[in-house]
Amino acid sequence: MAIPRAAKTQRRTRIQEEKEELILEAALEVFSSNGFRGSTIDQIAEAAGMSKPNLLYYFRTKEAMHRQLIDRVLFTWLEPLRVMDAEGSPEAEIRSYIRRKLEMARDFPRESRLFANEILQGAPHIEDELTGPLKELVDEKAEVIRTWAKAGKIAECDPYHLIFSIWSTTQHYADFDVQVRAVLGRSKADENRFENAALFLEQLFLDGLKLR
Amino acid sequence: MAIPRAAKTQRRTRIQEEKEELILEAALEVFSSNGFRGSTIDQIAEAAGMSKPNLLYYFRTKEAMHRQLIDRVLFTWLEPLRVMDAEGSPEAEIRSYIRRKLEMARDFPRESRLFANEILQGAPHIEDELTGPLKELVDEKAEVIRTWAKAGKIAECDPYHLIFSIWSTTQHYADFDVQVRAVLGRSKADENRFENAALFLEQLFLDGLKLR
DNA sequence: TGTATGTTTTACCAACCGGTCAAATTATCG
DNA sequence: CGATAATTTGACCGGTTGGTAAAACATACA
Repeated sequence: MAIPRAAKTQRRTRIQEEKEELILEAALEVFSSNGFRGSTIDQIAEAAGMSKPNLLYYFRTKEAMHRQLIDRVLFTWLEPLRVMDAEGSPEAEIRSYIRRKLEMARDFPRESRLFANEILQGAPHIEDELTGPLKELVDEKAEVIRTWAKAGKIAECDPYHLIFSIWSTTQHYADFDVQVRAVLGRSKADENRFENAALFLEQLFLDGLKLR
Repeated sequence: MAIPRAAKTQRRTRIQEEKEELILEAALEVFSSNGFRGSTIDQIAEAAGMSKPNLLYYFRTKEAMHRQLIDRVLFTWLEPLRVMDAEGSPEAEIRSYIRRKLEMARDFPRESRLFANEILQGAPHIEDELTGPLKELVDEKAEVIRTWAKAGKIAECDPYHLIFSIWSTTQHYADFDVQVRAVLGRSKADENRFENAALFLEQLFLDGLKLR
């Protein structure tokens, strides 16, 4: 007898692992470019090359897929902030934080847009994660930044708004990609937009924080 | 005999003008918090206090409402950039540009989110506006900034990325409001987030551009 | 007041969408 | 091989959604 859902089996099959990955990849593609409500299970199923009921054999509901994607993204998305080291030099730490975030915007734009979509609509599925783990991590790193400022290693500034501004400027290149490219047009400026952004942002933040 | 659609009449009635405004207000509310596909005509009709067929008497389709809203927002959204004055002092111009954009994020968050939603999903309805009027305006102002830099009034920097960074940092407080508030928690820092953001961003950009 | 025009409502429809069911097919393993 | 469990599919269902038809109702004005 077939067990109702793959999730109920004790050990996941090789097929299960492969298909779930396939589905999540397809779901990321679809969700990130159409939003949650704008995406249909049929679209995801087609992108994953399988029938709708087959997809629903692996994920009970549309929400389940979305949920798993969001959880995953939220975790990896915070990695650059997590590795910011209180013991390191402020200049190097902030510079590499910006660089890492910008690389993520370049290499994982779908993940960024998925997250942006969720927040834009009021984060209906992840309020707890925001006020819980996210807030805790930011509080911790804000304290690090504040310590740097107190020690005179960096200009006095509101650490929370500093973090917000790094988030927003870097993610802009993923979330608002269409706009950025429309404005830059077909040009070298467009092709090199990530390098140019890196140079500009480095200058902006390092000078803005009187780090050099 | 009733004319099929209000739009076909030669002069718009007083009632038409009032109702269309009422509908657009309701549509803004609904679209900005649910996205285009996430919003239903019924929701908008209810928010506007009328029946669905009645609403459809004023706007033929859901797209028509959305379209008109987007056009409107796109225009007013660029006003702060439009008034940036090549003859003014760079410090005052940039400072007031930031302030104006931040005020718009505070006072018109729904408009900001409507626009963000549209861009996030690839701007399917407004690609022409982006590569046309928007690009032209940005090109013009980028030239102004470049002139300031050449004259040594402001640090050398890529003017396009400067504009992007002002857009992203300010709009962040509207588009990512939920996240900002979750991180700041229930506190004075949350209540005063716009003043604090203004102070921080002013410092960041003025020092980052060696303007003081 | 009567008539033409403008506005609103009730009832409705076809397409879509998330999800189920039962049966068919395939993989796994003793 | 044979049996059992895992996977896949086609048919289907009930609720939602964008939009229509037609008639009732309101308004303006000669």
